[in-house]
Amino acid sequence: MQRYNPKEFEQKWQDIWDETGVYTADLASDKPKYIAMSMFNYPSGAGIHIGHAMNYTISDVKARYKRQQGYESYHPIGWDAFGLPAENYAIKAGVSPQESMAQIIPSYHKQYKAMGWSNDWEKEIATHLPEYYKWTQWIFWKMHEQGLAYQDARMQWWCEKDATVLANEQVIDGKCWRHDGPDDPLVQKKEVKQWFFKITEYADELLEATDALDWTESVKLAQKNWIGKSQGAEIDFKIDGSDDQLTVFTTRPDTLYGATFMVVAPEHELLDSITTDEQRNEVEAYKKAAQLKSELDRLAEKEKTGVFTGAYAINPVNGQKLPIWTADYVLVGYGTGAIMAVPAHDERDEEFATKYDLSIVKVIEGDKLVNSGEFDGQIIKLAQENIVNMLADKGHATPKTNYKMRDWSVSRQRYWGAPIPIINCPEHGAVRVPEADLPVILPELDDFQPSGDGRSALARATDWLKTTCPECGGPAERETDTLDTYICSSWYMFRYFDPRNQQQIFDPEIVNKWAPIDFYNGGDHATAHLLYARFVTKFFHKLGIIKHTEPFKQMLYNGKVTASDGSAFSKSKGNGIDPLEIINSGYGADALRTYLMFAAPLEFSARWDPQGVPGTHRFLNRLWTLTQEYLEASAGDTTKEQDKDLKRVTHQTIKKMTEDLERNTYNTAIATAMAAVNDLYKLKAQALAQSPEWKEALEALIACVAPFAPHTAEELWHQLGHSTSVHKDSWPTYNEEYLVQDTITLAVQVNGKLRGEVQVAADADEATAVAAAKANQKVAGYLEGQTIRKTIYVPNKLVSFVV
RNA sequence: GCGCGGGUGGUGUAAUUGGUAGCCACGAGGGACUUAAAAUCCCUUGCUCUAAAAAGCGUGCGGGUUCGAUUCCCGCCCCGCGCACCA
Repeated sequence: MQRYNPKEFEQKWQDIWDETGVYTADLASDKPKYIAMSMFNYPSGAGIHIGHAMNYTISDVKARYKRQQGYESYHPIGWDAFGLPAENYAIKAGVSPQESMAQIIPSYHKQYKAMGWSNDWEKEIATHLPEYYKWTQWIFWKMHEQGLAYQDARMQWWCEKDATVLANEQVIDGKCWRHDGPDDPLVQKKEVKQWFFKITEYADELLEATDALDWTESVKLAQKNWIGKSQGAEIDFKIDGSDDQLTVFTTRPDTLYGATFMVVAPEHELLDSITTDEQRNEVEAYKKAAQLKSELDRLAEKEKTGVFTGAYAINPVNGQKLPIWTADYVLVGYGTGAIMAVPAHDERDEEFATKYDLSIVKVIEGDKLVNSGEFDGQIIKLAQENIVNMLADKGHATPKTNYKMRDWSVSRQRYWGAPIPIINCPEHGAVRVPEADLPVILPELDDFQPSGDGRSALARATDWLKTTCPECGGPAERETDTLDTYICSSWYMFRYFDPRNQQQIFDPEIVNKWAPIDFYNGGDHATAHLLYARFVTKFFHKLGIIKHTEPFKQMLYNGKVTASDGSAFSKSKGNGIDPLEIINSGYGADALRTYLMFAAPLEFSARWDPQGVPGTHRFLNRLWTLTQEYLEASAGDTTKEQDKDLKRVTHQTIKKMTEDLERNTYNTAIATAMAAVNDLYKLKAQALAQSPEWKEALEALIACVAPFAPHTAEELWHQLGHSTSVHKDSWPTYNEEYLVQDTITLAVQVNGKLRGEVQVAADADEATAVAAAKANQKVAGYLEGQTIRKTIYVPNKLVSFVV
């Protein structure tokens, strides 16, 4: 008998699948389509880790299941190749990102194949190739054309030594990642001109479409909070002794009479002009301090701070003079960057008022207004409208909807990204590169250090940089910013349907057939990536190149794999698990895949259990042994009684596993397969022959296990005599008639407590069941001398007596 | 602080509509095979009491609804994750 040794056949089948192209999707097929995919991968030198193994196996199982069910199933593959790590590596090691990617990506091919993932390699994409980023640039081009791309200044982290912008993750403990010695300076903040996409124009549309999505609920909620819609009003406060006015946003205009001071953010544009001379030094010092604080410092700060500006604002409802303060608990990026403070009804304002001894006026009691002039006694809700209307009539207020979400900052002062297709002309400003000239090719460099003038290394590629203005033909320079990599990943799912198209971003006809993505999963990016992808899809829809308005039909936000103690795996701890090591140690990819899908529900984080893979390996070994014994058994029939049991086990297993795969409860699907193997072992002990019933039982089980353990299933499938792959059109269907049992067990309760069990014929009626229950010796003991007040009968479940 | 999950054996978990709590697996114990070990196969395994049976207890805690609650309602405790001063 052959022993179960995955090393002997996993690689063999991977090669055969490659050669025969079983996983190549025919996008023109007449079959119903299905596309399952996981969020794509950033290829780093470290190779795949156990988290990748988890993520991609989830979508692979789904794609395989659907392929077996007869769908034209597509499990695409691509690389999110632009990004900071490759650039950092280039700066430190001097290896160009192009070169590292050319080495890293092929090594990923091997690793993905070793995992047994059913990717369609013919349609592979990579975001750093000109054939791809041409269309990333085109999206910017179209956004600009449609008035959805604009430039504005924003504060950025800045390293004085390199004279360059830093990303958040390049700031470590307040210092630049490359200059973190004791003598190195803290990072600064500097205003830098950036490109933005007007995602806020789509805020309502995105918000309203969220509820209907078949997505993990927590992600939908995170998106709604991220968009952060709130209704309120903007109210103008005149500044005492000046023509200026201070506009604030509030969701509680009903508390206007309780406003006792105003607060503006340290970055507020009016701060300098309203500050009085006496207060100027203090305000300047506070502004500087706020600017220097790292985000960590601000977070760590428990106590609120602030300084008085010396200025006063006039409350438009009652003419009261309110002192204007500046404090960093008011954020410049939200609302108008200024608030009216109502300490009686806002915790933060109260804390501030108490600390600085500012007055507190209560204006709400119960649900009614007090101390509010003509509005006294009004219900809160009504008063909100009335106060805004009254002020609006005088031109002091505007009803306003506010969003937490801000426009998408899409430019990066980086080399390793898609160049922004803009030419800066001294005459005509920022001019789009003519559409026909796309892509703007990223020039190859030797030195990837930032240029030293705040621009990326691209500023040194002088041949590339110097060009002519498309408008006037005069000398001009290319934009040296590159595009945020979130743009690359906001549209890649559609490129999968037409990856080699040179004429357009994709053929709308193919995309309209294949979109949306039927199944998408990942354990990250609950907001940014998923929201950007939705935004870009809606943009494409407006452009008329796609009929859908949402990219992902179903989205599963899966849990992570953690160390045995529940902590995250980390490089510094060196406690990572290498999937390839486990495969090569002899357990094979199938046991690893099956364990990952079995350990916990997909939405939960799964703790790594060193005994887990040996456990699933044992299960696959049992299935293997069973098949070998069947192959060695003699032809013939088994008893009618056994055939019935075989049929029942087989069809129950098919039913349960089909349902579980459909609703993404993979762990219980695998438990069902394990139970089936156990049942078949018991039946085997009675008799094993090459009967049609045994053949059906094994084939069905092997087909149902195939999504999880594709190599083992394929090997056994062929051993059973098939010449075509188990991975296409092999999913068995179940027949209800085999599920019924002759006798069933009913629970018998007395006063809600279980007192016995009785066997009755499956088709027994209520009277028979109740009689059988009463006849049970133990139950009779409890019923003796009692009056049965009520009898409850639940078919197939129980009989319950109330005495 | 706010929001979202979750709390079930020694452990990961299951229980799909309010109906026999603990499927499946890990671990543990026992047995078979073996010179031996590994592997494999079989059995036991929520707790208490017990030789066993029987009985009692048991899904974070306290109440409630119900013939019957892991499931529904009210109040509380704890853990994890996300966002973090959002006016």
